[in-house]
Amino acid sequence: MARYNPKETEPKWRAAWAEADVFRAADASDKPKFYMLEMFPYPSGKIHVGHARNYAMGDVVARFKRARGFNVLHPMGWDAFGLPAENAAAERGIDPSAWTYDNIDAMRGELQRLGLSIDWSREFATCDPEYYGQQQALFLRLWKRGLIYRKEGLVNWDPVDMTVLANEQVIDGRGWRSGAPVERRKLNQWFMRITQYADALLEGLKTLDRWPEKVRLMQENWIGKSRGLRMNWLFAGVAPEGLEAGLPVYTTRPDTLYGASFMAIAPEHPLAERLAAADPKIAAFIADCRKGGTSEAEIESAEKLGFDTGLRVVHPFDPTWEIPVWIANFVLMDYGTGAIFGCPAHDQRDLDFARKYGLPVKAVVLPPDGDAATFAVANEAYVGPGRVFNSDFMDGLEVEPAKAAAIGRIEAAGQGEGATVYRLRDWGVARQRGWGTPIPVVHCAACGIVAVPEDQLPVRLPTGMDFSKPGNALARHPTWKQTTCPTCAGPAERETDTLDTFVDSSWYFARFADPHAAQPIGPAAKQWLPVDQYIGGIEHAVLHLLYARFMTRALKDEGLVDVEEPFSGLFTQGMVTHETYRRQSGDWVDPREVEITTEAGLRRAVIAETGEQVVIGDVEKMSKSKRNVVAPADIADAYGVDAARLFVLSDSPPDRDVQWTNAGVEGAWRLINRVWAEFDGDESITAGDAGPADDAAALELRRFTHRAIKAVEGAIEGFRFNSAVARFHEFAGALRAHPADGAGPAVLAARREALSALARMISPYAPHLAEECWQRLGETGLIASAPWPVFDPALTEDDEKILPVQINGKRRGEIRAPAGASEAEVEKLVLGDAEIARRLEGLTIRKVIVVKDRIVNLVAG
RNA sequence: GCGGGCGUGGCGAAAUUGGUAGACGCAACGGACUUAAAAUCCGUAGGGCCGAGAGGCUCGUGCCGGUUCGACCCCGGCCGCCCGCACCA
Repeated sequence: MARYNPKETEPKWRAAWAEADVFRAADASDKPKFYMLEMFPYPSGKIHVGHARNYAMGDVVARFKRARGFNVLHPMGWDAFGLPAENAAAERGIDPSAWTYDNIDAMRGELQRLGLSIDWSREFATCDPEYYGQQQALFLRLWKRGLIYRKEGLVNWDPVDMTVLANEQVIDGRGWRSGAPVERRKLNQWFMRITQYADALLEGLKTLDRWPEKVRLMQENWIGKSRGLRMNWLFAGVAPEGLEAGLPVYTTRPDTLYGASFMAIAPEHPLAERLAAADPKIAAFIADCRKGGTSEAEIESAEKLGFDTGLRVVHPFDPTWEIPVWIANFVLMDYGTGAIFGCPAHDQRDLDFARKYGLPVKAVVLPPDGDAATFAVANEAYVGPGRVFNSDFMDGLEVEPAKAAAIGRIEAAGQGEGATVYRLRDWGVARQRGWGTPIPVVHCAACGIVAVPEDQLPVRLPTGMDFSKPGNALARHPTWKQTTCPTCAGPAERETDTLDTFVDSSWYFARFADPHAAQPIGPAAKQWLPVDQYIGGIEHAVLHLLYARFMTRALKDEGLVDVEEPFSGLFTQGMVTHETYRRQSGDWVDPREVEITTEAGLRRAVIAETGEQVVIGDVEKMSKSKRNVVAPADIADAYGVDAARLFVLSDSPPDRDVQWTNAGVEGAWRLINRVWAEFDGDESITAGDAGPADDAAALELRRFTHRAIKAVEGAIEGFRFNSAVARFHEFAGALRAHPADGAGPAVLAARREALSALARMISPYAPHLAEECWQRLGETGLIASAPWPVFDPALTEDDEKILPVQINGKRRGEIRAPAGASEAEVEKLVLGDAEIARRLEGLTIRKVIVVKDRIVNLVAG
């Protein structure tokens, strides 16, 4: 009996799968479809075990569904545009395209080595001209549809990457890639009208019952729907030019209108800018406001700043009441109307501002236990429920009815209307980068901005871009942008901005369904969409996942897809972490160089070669900078990829982080050998089919087998891969307890049934091992296309149950009872039990609770 | 500040969702095999107390309380950690 040899078996079976082409998804099939997708990787150059875990999960589901009779689509591709390629190009003077495709080749090899059941015939990279050309066609269609527009506006500018960022890409006031504090700049920008779908995207979340609650909540908060009142405040005296109809203001608290104390407009508000042009003091104040950062800490500590413009507006309910208009640094231009009315008594920010500048504070909502005669707000605004007072027609109303009353009054007066406002803003999609999808338009002095005709697509990126200097390499290419206008044939310039890479990933799943179609989304897309199960990281909760939802709706309106939601099931997997090691000098040390020893229960780490002691640091997400990255290739040589796959799926539930340890991989490796030993060591293995369970030992094993099938099935469906792996360990133990040596025909038959089931169940996890086992069973086909084992429900239950017996909730013994025994039968058995009777001496039974087939509790005193 | 999640042995965790808490794995310890080691196999193991022993008693799922015959699970209140959003009117 030899040890299992993955070096030999794994390449052999991968070749067999490729030869039989077993993972090709059939566009025409009688079987129900199942589209399994993991977020496609950025081709950084190397696969690490975090990737391996992500794809192993998807592969378990894909292989399981295939065995359950589904026509499975499980594709793979590359999210291939992006900055790392430009950085590599800058550092090494090579072409970003060459760098990217080299990485793709390397990573494809590593992924294939993992034995993933992927239909490689559908592979593409987003930097393939065939892909981005179709994306350009999509861009033009959405532009024509009015879903893409150009406007000058304030944008987030990353000063390190030297490009614009979408709001979703600004984390904590910093660029999501560079980490540099983001600046506000006024630029002409291309936007996607995601706000047109704000309500649809919000409502759609309710249908996504196979999405994590957390992600739905994050998107809900990001969309940020609020209901309130949009109204115009008329100016006292002469209104500034253009504001004759009044100053538009949005509020969610119209019930507090009688508590109004001041108006405040954002420093970027057009009125503020106009005033600044005429008054240097205002201009200086606005400049001051811009200085403050936007990070959390800076906002927290930022002082409220205001400047009284001298303008006055009139209260809508009292024409004699004039209210000052201030410019205030805490008012945001891009939410609501960029102007607010301040009610200090019931809003903390307004209160802070009012206290600082000595503005009136008038309470208009009385807390339930408050006294109208004495209630006053000091330094804490009252934002709770209560009855409105000091408010004329609203007096005595609760907050909600008061809001309705105020909106009604304003609407009747024609001064405004009830309104819904979203926090979501349009998606700025242009990037000032050379390595991305060129926006397919030209700028013509005579015709303006003109679409490149579809038959001239793709607008290809040039070769020979210069990335040695910061900024947009495409824009400074010597000849690329010079072209002629498609309309007037006069000289024109190409747009040099490229599309945000999140545009690339917002529709790739639809392209996989028909990857070679001559149009962006081919006819087969209708058959495959939506993705039935999507797996990826939580970090995309409001980036990629929101953009893809938006794009799907836009494509549906364009008639290209049938579905409104791209991903009917979503699973967000945890990270793979690893201990970190540092020299005394502080340098990080690669885990491969470290040897761990345990002395007197204390773990020590030394560098294997030199014996130098290193400090064991925190367990952290694998990252290049901390050098704690483990590559699957490192362990594939020693243990094979099946061991790696099994390990990353064992121990921790898949949505939680898992710590990579060598000991853990060895545990998986032991399992593989124990399983293999049961196959390899059984000489009778090909003897015949499962016979009748004609003896007790055989029946025991059969029951174990059928229960295991049921359990593993449930574990995979419920994304509890770790529980399934535990079951494999137990299965190996059960087989060891029923060895083939010296066994009778019934046990041998039961073993044969068990081994067949085990091979098929472990196949999604350790597919190479499973093939080897399958062959050993004498099967001629591939296990990759074998059906899932079917359990017999009768064999998942025992004839006899052991019921714990509690007295007053404490376990005091147990009885054996036939399965399904009635309460009366069980009670009789319990009362007839000598041990229980002894325990009950001197006590009177008050009540007997029998839970069928589970437990008995006697209440006695 | 707002929203959400989590808290179980030395460690990763499990518990069919109210019914024997700690399956399975890792690390540890004891034994077998071996000249020896590795590998492999068998076994032990939540804490405390009692007992020579078989075994028994008792406490135990962050803390306090509640509901229930029965609570890791449901309810209320704390504590701690993690994540997301945030001057959003």
